[in-house]
Formats: sequence, C-alpha cells, structure tokens
Amino acid sequence: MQFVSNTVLRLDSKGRVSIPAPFRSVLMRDGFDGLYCYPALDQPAIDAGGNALMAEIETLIAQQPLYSVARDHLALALYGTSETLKVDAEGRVILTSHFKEYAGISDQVAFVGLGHKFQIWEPERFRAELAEATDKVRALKADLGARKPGGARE
Amino acid sequence: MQFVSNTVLRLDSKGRVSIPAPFRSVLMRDGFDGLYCYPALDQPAIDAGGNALMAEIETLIAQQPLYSVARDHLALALYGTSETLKVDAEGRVILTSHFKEYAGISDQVAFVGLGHKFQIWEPERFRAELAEATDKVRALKADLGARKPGGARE
DNA sequence: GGCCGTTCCATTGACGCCCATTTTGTCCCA
DNA sequence: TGGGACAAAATGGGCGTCAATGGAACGGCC
Repeated sequence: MQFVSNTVLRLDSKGRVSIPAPFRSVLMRDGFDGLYCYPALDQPAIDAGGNALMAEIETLIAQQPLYSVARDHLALALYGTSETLKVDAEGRVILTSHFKEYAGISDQVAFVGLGHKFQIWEPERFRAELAEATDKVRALKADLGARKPGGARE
Repeated sequence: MQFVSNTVLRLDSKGRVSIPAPFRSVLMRDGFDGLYCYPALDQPAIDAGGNALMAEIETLIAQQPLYSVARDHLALALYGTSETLKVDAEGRVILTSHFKEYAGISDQVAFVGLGHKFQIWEPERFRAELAEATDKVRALKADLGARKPGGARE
C-alpha cells in the first residue's frame, strides 16, 4: 500500500494535527511507532514516512564511502534535521516550530501522498506548487503528443 | 533507534548541560554509563556516543597496520583526546574546558544526531555548517537526478 | 577554613495521555 | 430518493508526568 491523495487538516490550539486515517493505516502496516520527518530538500515542505523512508535515508548514506566528506554532509543534513514525531492515541502529531517555520505553516496543513512517503505543506503553497506542476505536465504531454503525426489524443 | 534531530540547550552557571532526553534513551539502551567524547577530526565540534562509537574507533585503529605511522597518529588523535564524561542523575554533563575551547562553546550548545553518534556544536557554527552541508546534498541530489536515459553514465 | 566538585532537591513549563464532543461519511430502511 | 441511525474520523480540552533548569546542601581537598 502506498501514500496517495491529499487532505487539508487544521491544527488545534496545542499545535496538533491528525494524520489522515489512510496514511495512518499505511504507517501502521509499516510497523513504525512514530512519524519520521525531515525538511524536503528543495521544497518548502516536510517529508514524512515510516520505516521505509528511514531505510531509504540510511541506504543513501551507507552508499557513501566511510569517513568521506560527502557522507559527513549527508549525515549532518539528513540525520541532523530529522525528527521522529510521536503519534498520540488519536493519531495526531505536533510539528516542531522549526518544521512549521520551514514550511510556512500556521493553522492548516496539507498532507500529500507521494507513494513511499508523503509531504506536509502549507495548503496555499501546495496549491501553487500543484498548479505549476500541472502546467509542466501539460506542456510535457503536448510535447509528446506533437511527435505523433497521427494526432494522438488522450 | 538512532541519534536524530538537533536541539539547542543552555549551560548553567556551573557549566552543566542536559543531554536531550531522546539521546539519553539511546545511550541507555546502548548500555553505557557516561558519555564517550572526542574532538571531531575535521570540524569544530565534539563527537559523542556510547559503546557503539567506542567500538567504531577501536575498529578504525585496528584496521591500520601495526606500527604504522597512520596507526600511531590515529591512536594519538583519537584515544589521546577522548574523555568519558560523567552523567549526573539528571542526565547532565560538564564539558571540559578543552572541548569548549575546541568547539568555541560558551553558554549554549547544539546537540546534533548523526545516526550512530551525535555531535556537540556551538549553535551558530552549527547553523553555518548545516547550511553548507545542505547545499552539498542538494548538488548531490541534482547530480543523481540528472542520470536519466540518454544522459550521464553511471 | 575556604574552595571546588558532586549529589540532591525544587521550580517551571512543555508534553504525553486520557476522555469528551463535533463533524463527516456511509449504510439501511421507509 | 430522502431521512435517520451508526461508525469512523477529526477536534477540543483537562490533568499528570517528565524534561530542563536553577540552586542548596554535602563532602573532600588544598
């Protein structure tokens, strides 16, 4: 099972947000108590997931030669900025102030499924990002379509 | 479980700092009473950990040929500068003046998880180092992403 | 006797845990 | 096909515990 779809949820007065139930069930199957998170590298969003995501990070770092500079940088930038958030009995987490600041989150967040992981966005920023991505996809499709003399259409 | 995330904590008037609770629990599981520390080789920071870290150092040195210059230097640089700090009942340590000087620490420190070990930084220096490491990682990721069909070789 | 380091105790605020309420979506039945 | 009951999800809040911090008490050493 994978993380799909997107949902916007509110933070309560204590800064808690419910993880969408479908995501929770994926995490549960992954067998991980908590939520592994880190700031997305090139987006103002938080990457989140369970064991699968953590293993991915670990593998990435383990591929680098021991004691190499690249490995040190990876470990610092990834492990150093990661958090394992606790999930309460109702399936909620509290985002650290650092995460909220990085993603520009105040009182609402968008959970966005990306297959093996998901992201947490400030809803407005996510809409913008999505619109941009959609445009790119349209352009790509138009480009692909133009190469088919038959006038292929979806 | 591993050391992840970063936390900034204050030193009190006696020079004591609390080890972040999540780190403490990792150390406890490691079954090591105290905190094994030494100056990081190529960063103005202190490497710290428990049995796992000590074993790593031991292995590193053991890999060098007996009586080799490299081995002597490693042993001197690592064993010679290591300290096992005492942890008090509240989970605090007192950094030696040598460590503080080496890392430029005065009244605050950043604890930074690196997986199997963690580092202790002067917070401002850590921010700078993190920014640099993040840039490097972005470049690395861009490089990996560029290896598409028809493009760069593996 | 004073200084220094260690252990123990007190305070404060944040967080974890528990329970109540509201909202949403679904299914069943009239 | 509309209404209503039911279940699941999301939300709100109270309270106890623990982490971080500060300071006092104790003991040894110079």
